[in-house]
Formats: sequence, C-alpha cells, structure tokens
Amino acid sequence: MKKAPTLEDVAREAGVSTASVSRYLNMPDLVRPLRKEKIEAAIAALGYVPHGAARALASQRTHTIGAVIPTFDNAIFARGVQSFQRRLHADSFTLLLASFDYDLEDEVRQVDALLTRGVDALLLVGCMHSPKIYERLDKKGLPYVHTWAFDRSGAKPCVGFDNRLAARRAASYLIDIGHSAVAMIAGITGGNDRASERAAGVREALEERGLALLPEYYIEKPYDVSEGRSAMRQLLAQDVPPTAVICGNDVLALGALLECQARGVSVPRDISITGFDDLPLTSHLQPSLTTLHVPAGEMGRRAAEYLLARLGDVPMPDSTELEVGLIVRGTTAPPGRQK
Amino acid sequence: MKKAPTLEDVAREAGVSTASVSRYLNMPDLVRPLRKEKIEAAIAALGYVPHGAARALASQRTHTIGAVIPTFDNAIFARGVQSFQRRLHADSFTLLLASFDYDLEDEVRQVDALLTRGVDALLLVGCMHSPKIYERLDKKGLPYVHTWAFDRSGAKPCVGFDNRLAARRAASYLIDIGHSAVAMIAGITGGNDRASERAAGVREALEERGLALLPEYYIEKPYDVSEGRSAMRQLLAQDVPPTAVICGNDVLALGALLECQARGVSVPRDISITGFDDLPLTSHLQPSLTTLHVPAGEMGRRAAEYLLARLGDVPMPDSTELEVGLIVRGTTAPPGRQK
DNA sequence: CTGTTAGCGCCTTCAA
DNA sequence: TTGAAGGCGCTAACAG
Repeated sequence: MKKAPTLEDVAREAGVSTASVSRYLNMPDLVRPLRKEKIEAAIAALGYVPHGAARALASQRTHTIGAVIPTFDNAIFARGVQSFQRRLHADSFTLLLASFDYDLEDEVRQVDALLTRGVDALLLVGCMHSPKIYERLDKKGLPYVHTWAFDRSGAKPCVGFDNRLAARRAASYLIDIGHSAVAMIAGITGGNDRASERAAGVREALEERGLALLPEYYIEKPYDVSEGRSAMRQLLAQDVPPTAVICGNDVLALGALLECQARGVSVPRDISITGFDDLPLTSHLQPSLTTLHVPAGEMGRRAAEYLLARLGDVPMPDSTELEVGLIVRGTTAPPGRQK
Repeated sequence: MKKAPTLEDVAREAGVSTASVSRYLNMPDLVRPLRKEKIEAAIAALGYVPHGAARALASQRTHTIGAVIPTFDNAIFARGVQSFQRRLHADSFTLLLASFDYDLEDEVRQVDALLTRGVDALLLVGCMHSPKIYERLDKKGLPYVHTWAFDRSGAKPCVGFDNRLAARRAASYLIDIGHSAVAMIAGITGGNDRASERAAGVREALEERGLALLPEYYIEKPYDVSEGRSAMRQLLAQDVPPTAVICGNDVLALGALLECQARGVSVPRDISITGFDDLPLTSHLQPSLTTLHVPAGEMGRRAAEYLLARLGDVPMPDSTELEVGLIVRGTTAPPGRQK
C-alpha cells in the first residue's frame, strides 16, 4: 500500500505553495491561470486525490449529508432516496445512508454514527423520533428535515405530505361511492407515525360520516405481501365481511388483492381495495390498484434542496407540503353489485 | 452552533490524559476500571461524540466501507445491501452507499468520491468495471469484492453466483419438459455482465441441445414491469409465438405474465414463463412464478465478512460461490397442452 | 497501565 | 494574488 500523494507533494511538484493548491481546489477563481495549469499538471502527474478526512478536520465541513431511513428494503424509500442522492450529487455532496429496521432506539445509534462521521445535515423519515435525536441535533445546530410526513404545527422542518389527510381522502371516496362496511389493513403503527396517521385518517373520515371502524375490521400487519394476504383472509372469514378494504400501503394491498383472487372473491365486484404509495407495479395489476400517489421522487429532491439551502444560508421555507393524489383505478367500485 | 466538546475536554473533565480517553475509546481493556468510570462519567456529562474526521486522519482508518450499486431502485439490490450493512454495523463499520444508474463512467466518479471519503474497502456489483477503477483501487491497495456475479478465472475476488450457469439451468429445465420454441426477454446487457451472462447462458443451453435462440425470440428491455409487458406483446404477435419465455429478472417476468393475463393467454397452458431473482412477491402471484432464487441476503452478509476479514488480516478465500436454485412453481409446464 | 508528544493532510487567517 | 504557519481533534509510538 503505497503512500498516497498529498497536497504538499502537489505543491512541490508544481513549484507553488500548499495554500495555492488548496485555493485551486476550493476557490479556483482566486488562482491565476498560469499557476492553475501547473497545479493541474502536477495533480494529474501524481494522481492526487484529496484526503476527505483531513479536509473535513480542517474545514469543519464534510460535504456529506446523512439520511436515516427505516429500511432499504422498501421500494418507496428507495425511490425517494435515489432522487435525494441525485440532487445532492449535483452539488457534489455525498449521501451517507443508514437504516434502523423500525427500531427507534437503534435510530438514535444510527444518528450518532452519522454525527460521528460528521454529516453536515440530516434527513429523517417521519416526524416521530426519540427526543435524544433532537437533543444531539440541536446541540450541534445541525440542519435537518423530516420527510414522508407533514407536521401542521410548523414546529418541525418538513418536506412531505399529510398521511392522515391522504388516508381520509381514500376513505371519503369509498363512502362517497356507497360503502359503509369499510375495513382497514394498516401497517404496524407502533413507532411509525406514517402508519398511525393513515389509520387515524381512515377512522376520522368514517366517524365524521357517522360510520365506525369496527375493531374486527381493523388489522395491523408488517410490510409484506403474505401479511396482506393473511389479513384479507381474516377479513373474509367474518360473518359479515367488509365491502371495502383500505390498505396502509401497496404491498399490503397487493397481498389483499392476491388473496381475493386466490379465493375467487371478485374485485371490485365483491369487495373494493385501495392501497397507498402508487408503486409502479400497481397500475399493471389486473384489476389495477386504486391507490394514493406518493411523490417520493419530488420529495427526495426537495428535501435535498432544503438542506442544501440551509447549509448555504439561502432562505427557504421550513415546510413544504406535497400533494398525495387519489388514483382511482380498477379495484374500487360501488358496493352491492352482488347479484 | 456551539463548539462540540473534544476528547481533550473529556480528559480534563475526567482528570486524565487524552491518551487514556483515546484508549478507552479504542481499546477499553487497556484502561483500569476506576479510570474507565471517570471517563464514562465525563463523556456523559459533556455529551461527547467522537470526531470521525480527526480520528480518520490520525489513524488512517475510517471504519467506513463503500458500496457502489447500479441503483437503489431495485428490490434485489436493496435486500443485499440491507444485509451487507447489517453485518458491517455489527462490527461498527459504517456503509457509504453510492449509485451510478448503470452509467459505467459515472461509476468511476462514484468510486473516486468514495475514495476521497476514505472508505477502507469497497463492494462492487458485477465483475465488469472500468479499468480506471481497478487502477485506483490497486494503487491504494484497497480491499474490494465483486458481488452478484462470479468470476471463474479466480482473478477477481468475488462473493456471488454464476449468472450464466443459473440461466442455463432455467433453459435446460424448459427443454427437459419438452419446450423447443424458447424465447428470452433479457435485461439491457450493455455494460451489465449480470444481464449479458444470463442471456449467454440461455443461448448456450439451447445450442447444446440442438436448438437456437432465434433473433425474433430475443428481446432486451429495461428493468420495468411495463417493459416486460411490451416485450411479451411483441412475442405474442409473431406468426409462431414461443411456448416458453425466459426472463432476465422477475420484474420483466411479472410484466410478461401480466400481459398474458391481460390478453387471455393462459399461463402455463399456452406459454411458460420463468423469472430470475425470486422477489418475495413472486410466490404469491397467480400462477406463482417459476424463477431462480438469488441469495441476496446471504451474499451481502458474506461480502461484508470477506472485506472485514481482509481489513483484519484474517485469512479468507478470495472467492465464494453461492448457489442459485431453480424454484419451479406455477408458470411453467410442458408445451403442447393446447387442445 | 498511563502521560507526553509529534504528527495525520488540509484550510485559513495574516502579511506581504 | 500568493506564501507562511498555526491549528482542526485524535492516535500512536515512546518513555515512564
């Protein structure tokens, strides 16, 4: 393992001071063209690559932004993160990604790890986090942003959407087309404000219309197709099955739909199903899935822009609410079509 | 932004030397229990968090490992990366993730970025990369590993599987059960050795059995459900449609299956379909998808163990080949069942 | 086991 | 515009 060339080596090779090379690297405009060329030549000749840690130590800036997400294993996070990273990269920032498997205590550890790595800013998923996280962040005065949720109080910087409102939209739609026996297959709500807000939204919407979300019509399941299936099986086995099922995400909805098909229950004739996320796959299903479109890509991009702006002291509103539109497709229809 | 407490502050607070605090942090066993407690108290009192860049600069080790993947937006990479990260984390290493959107030139840039960040080791996807990458890596003597592929020459460190062999397995199976009109919907093979090896495997297997992969039976498509659909549409429109279609991945296979269903083509009665990856979803489809099981989780874990071993100077073979098993499910059957 | 001390590679005043 | 020089926070000999 040969020793890598340092900035000092470059300076010597180019016959200039280290300060000039440093300037060339960071503020090229302050260096005269002639010197510039010499430095460029030296860098190329030596194959010099800047040493990030040294740079970070000296400048107290890492040009790195962290994101702490529940899991990589979820298409919808993947999409958002992908565009978050793309946007950061455009400003030559690097993304440091960590996941915590929905374990809120582990999330604290992951945040600590990222702070140790010296991230300049942080993206968080959801608005519900251990107070310890805010403590650490605020203590360092580190910019951060919440995503995949929206805090109406305005107390927290958010680039996201209102999960409750979106879920209400799905529920209202079903009620509007005539459903009253509405069930919900929710994601696990413990420690997950996206999931719990969605559940709350459905409950609210029903109650406002004089309906109720019956206990036997409410099931929580982990994010997995087979869990969606088993939940639907449970619902179908009841004396009076629901005529519509709102799912907390598309994966559960897909499971629910597949279960119906496996049992010869016709969708949407016998039962309506809605999802949440609008995964690319859902529009191709037969019937195609009625769902809520989450603008994950835009959210990732905007979250990046918010953090970049904060780091650059560019003014920018602390909250950006994005729309979650209901995409009505083939899995929903008025009830009572049973002959 | 208050100045964060440093190791020196901790030392002062605890009434010991900075060296002791450093030792406590890195080799706790070398510190006497009494001092240990004092130091722990001081750390807690001050809310001290180590400064990663300083540590990296002084120790020439970042405890960070990079992974450069084609895209986040693919469930199968997500799974592998998730377990890679989990394993790294168990040894308190951090994962630095970058993606390059299947642009081989961008991959070079991403590798450079990671090198600047000072990763201690690197995970690469596939065995086909710009020579520049190997140049940089070898120059620094940085440990790296190839995944999602397997190099029989043994020249490259790999933890992966033989894509060609796996694809052959699927083709052979179809021939064995009587198919001779076999088509393939491959992923884009340009700059992607996983996709091209799979295509090559299918071609080989057919030719060995005296069959051929007809040009009109070979279609390349991007990773997307709708692309799989359009490819299948194209295949179905031919004068003599194939009786079996091998897909380069499950997403294309899913699209192919959905297209058949949308057009009333019965699977597997009229046509057989196979996938590649074994996404969780595929076993729930109706019919369930015959596919090749890629052990992404195990691969990620083992790749991490390989790199960790190299960093710790623990001996470990440079190549680990994993099995890709054919999972025969409902989308395949002998041909000619058409009445 | 513990303290002293010299860097790690770069940035950033400060003067010139 | 440029160069000189003092750290940034921590680790790793080395001496004790």
